[in-house]
Amino acid sequence: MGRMPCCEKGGLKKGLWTPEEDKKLVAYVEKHGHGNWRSVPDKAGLERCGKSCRLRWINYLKPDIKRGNFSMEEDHTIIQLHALLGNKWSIIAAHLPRRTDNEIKNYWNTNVKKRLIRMGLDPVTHKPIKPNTFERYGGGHGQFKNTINTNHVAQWESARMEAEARGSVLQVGSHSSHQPQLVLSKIPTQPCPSSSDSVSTKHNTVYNMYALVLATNHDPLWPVSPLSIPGWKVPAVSTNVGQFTNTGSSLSYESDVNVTETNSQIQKIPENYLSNLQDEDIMVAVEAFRTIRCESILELFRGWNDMEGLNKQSFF
DNA sequence: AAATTCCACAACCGCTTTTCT
DNA sequence: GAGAAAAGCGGTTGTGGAATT
Repeated sequence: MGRMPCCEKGGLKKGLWTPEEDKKLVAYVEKHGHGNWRSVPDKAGLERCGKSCRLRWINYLKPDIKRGNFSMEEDHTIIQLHALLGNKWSIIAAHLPRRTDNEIKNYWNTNVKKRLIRMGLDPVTHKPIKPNTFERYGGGHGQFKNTINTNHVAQWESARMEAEARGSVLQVGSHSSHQPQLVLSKIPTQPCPSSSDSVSTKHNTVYNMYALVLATNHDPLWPVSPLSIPGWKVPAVSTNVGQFTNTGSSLSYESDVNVTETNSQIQKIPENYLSNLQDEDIMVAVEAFRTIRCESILELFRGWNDMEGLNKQSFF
């Protein structure tokens, strides 16, 4: 693969940009638009490499960039998305209009990360800092040792481990009890013992995915449309941590903190929905989780809904 | 007042991914 | 389809101002 060498010509200027350089770059981009950054320095009269010009434009000069202090809402969004996605700054930035990934990354490294550490939380996993944390996951291997060994379970488990390692209940600032929280750590992990292997596998995969979506659906800053999940109803008011339960015949999620009457109902995942899922449907969704390339859970389910071969009749 | 440390943020670097030819 | 160029991404470093000693 070819690579764009940075500043391949010698003698190019580095370091902070001067107002004059900014003027030149802005004038050039306003006149010619951006793209083909390699040729920009020559055409704009700048002694910088194209890459440097591009970064300066994207991170600083672009007119719609929002600069300055992060609001509480933005702060919460960053923490929640980071708990779910890790250092996927560009994806996180996509959820914060007019903020750049670089700015969010800097904000994280200089502000949020330290705050989490002060709170006794691991900034990577968002869990309380303690030794041998990984051991509770069986070192990443043993959990399904004696259970079904199908590809999608393995893939899901890999994804779940990654997500679970990052997910936890977050409490931020003085308003923590009123803020949305992630509940990934509460996603059950054990296969359903009462079912046959194949059904159990499928159920647990979907179970976990539903749990993940439910968790994000309780976040007002992450407005996943209920319509993106067939047959699913989401409470109108945001809540906090809930409990997932498996009654044997259905999977449920119940919120119990700061919940109003209208949204305290137990939500049922339709049993026929689970049993009609095709393996390949699950595989595609699980792969999306595994790679964490989907822009958000919403994107994942959009793709899921669009897939051919999914028996959508069973949703209703 | 000078020196040192801390902090925030801009920018760079190296790598991967995507697009173009 | 292959290779090159461009764009994108995330980790890291450099810089300058503020705070502290």
